[in-house]
Amino acid sequence: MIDLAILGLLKDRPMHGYQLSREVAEQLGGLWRVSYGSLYPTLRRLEGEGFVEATTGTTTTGGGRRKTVYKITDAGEAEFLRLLEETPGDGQAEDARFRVRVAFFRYLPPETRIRLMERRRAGLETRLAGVNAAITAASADDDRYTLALMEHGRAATASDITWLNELIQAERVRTGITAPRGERRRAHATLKRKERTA
Amino acid sequence: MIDLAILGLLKDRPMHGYQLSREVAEQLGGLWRVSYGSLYPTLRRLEGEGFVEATTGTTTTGGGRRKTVYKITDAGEAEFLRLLEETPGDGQAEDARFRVRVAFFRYLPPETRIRLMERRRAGLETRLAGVNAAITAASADDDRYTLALMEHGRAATASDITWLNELIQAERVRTGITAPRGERRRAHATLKRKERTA
DNA sequence: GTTAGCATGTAAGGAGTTACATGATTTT
DNA sequence: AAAATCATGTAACTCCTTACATGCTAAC
Repeated sequence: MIDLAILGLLKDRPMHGYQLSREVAEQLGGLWRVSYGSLYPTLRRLEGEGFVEATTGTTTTGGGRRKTVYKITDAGEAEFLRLLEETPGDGQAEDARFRVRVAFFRYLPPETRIRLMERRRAGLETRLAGVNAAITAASADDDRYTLALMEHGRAATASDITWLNELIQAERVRTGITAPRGERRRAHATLKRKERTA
Repeated sequence: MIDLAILGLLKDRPMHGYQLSREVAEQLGGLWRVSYGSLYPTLRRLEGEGFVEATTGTTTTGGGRRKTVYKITDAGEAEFLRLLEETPGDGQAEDARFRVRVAFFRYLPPETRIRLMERRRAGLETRLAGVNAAITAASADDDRYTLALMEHGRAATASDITWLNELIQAERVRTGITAPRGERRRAHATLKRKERTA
């Protein structure tokens, strides 16, 4: 994940480590911050792998503070796209990772964005089914907090799915990529459920 | 986190590893599943630390399948409470960990539950402030997906805070623990915001 | 009789954090 | 001149996953 974030930020413009750490927090809206203990070693590793180039430039003012500015290479650009397009998993690690992906969606063609969002939605729907099964299985005299936890998990997952549906829909409208028949029905059903809840 | 989950489940009744892995998924509504690769080694470690006792009992039917049933010890009960009451951090690791905590809230007195929920809320409010700052800082011509990501992060965090407020409020009503003056004002403001949105 | 589910484990490693250490520069 | 922030780094460690390996038992 950190590789993806670093390469994605360096694709925009060259930066040094400290700058990267703040840009990560900013671009993700403070939802993730890299620790220096992983940032600097990773930059070294990426340099060794040929994905970034280090230019130890000193600032123009006098002695200047030591800054190692990193710049993405062609191989780095390729690696970035590979990591970004990579088919997502469906564990909890993907929760955070998907956010990083979305932050760099601008570098992907609409079709790929849609594919990734649909894959993510599938993972969330599996999770939702699991939560629903657990809720159904739970008896009414189960612990108050256990029930609250499940219900909140259900709501949060459903909300994520709705969010994805809206993004997918918006992307389709913009680009004129129509959904396959099966998908179209599903999108319609989701819309109707939303109308009922509202 | 896995220690907390294992000890919490064994507090209810003795179990073997495979059973534990399914109970974790069930009690958390499929929001987390332990892998065997961490489950079995952890059980061994907890046994070595004296927090659980293994009774390698065979089933009564014939030769029977080999099952190692674990039972929590007194030291384990103490460790469980220590882990559960532990003041939560505010990183992303706490997102998952807090869910596990809530799943075992029934073992805590109301005051401690409230303390933990308020601590968690404080962490989420810090996060919310960060997201809001990022949204304010973002220019309108910023990337569509970056903005969508921030807005979704804001909504999700706000929703989590509302959820906690409701749980805290319900706990206070049940137990008659009144909120301190400052808190009471805040709860009121939150209620008003909810009314506006509804 | 073979597929699915029960049951336990190991080895290797991935992905990060915390705490520490150092020093320059800017702000108050 | 003290405090805050900029800037880079290391060592040790936490915590969990993936992939593999094994064998038993129930159901179809």
